[in-house]
Amino acid sequence: MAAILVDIYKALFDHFGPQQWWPGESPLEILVGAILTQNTNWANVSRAIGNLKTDNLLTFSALNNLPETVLADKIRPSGYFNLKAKRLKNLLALIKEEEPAENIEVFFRRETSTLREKLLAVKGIGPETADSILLYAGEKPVFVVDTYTYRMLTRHGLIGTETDYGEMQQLFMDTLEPDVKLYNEYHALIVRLGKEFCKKRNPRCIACPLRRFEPLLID
DNA sequence: GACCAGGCACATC
DNA sequence: GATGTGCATGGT
Repeated sequence: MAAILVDIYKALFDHFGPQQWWPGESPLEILVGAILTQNTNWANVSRAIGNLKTDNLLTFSALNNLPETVLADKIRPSGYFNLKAKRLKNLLALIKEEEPAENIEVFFRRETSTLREKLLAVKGIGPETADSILLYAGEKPVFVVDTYTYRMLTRHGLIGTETDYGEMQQLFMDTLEPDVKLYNEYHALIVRLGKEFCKKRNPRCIACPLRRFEPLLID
């Protein structure tokens, strides 16, 4: 397993090149994006973030002071907007509680496991969102797993279909050195692969850069 | 019109 | 503990 995960990374990087993630300019923008992208494509998230930028609302205090209903309306294009407005408020409340000065960089100075527990305790933040925030906003060496990771690993027969999030994460983290740049790029490459090849149905495996990694099990 | 997208919480059995 | 359902927009 160790060797194949490295080989897959190389194959993806050779094929796609660096992905330049996360597509966000500040830690705050990454936090917002991490919530908004839940079960939603990035184009819609981008529109929602654009709305916030246009109205100069992409600051901690502006978001914190904005009524939830108004926030929901701004992020409408990202879908699930009422739910996500609540989730954003929950996350901002955690940071405010931990860091009254609203300094996100200082918030991230805590130990990774402590931060992860605090994030997971926020209603609306599950493992993928927590880990995305830790890796991409906090620059902690935490491997992010998502549905594409699951599809890639199951379709190549590398894990069983019952494997859960934590087990997949352990696979990568037991194999690869804790390296923020590597984890960043690897996850981004898997998403890129997923967008282009590992569609839910109709996977275009013929042209997939991983086609040589057999066995290949099509669902 | 159906299906899909960088999840998560909660109800029910 | 497993399985199902609500949340919702915009592109293909």
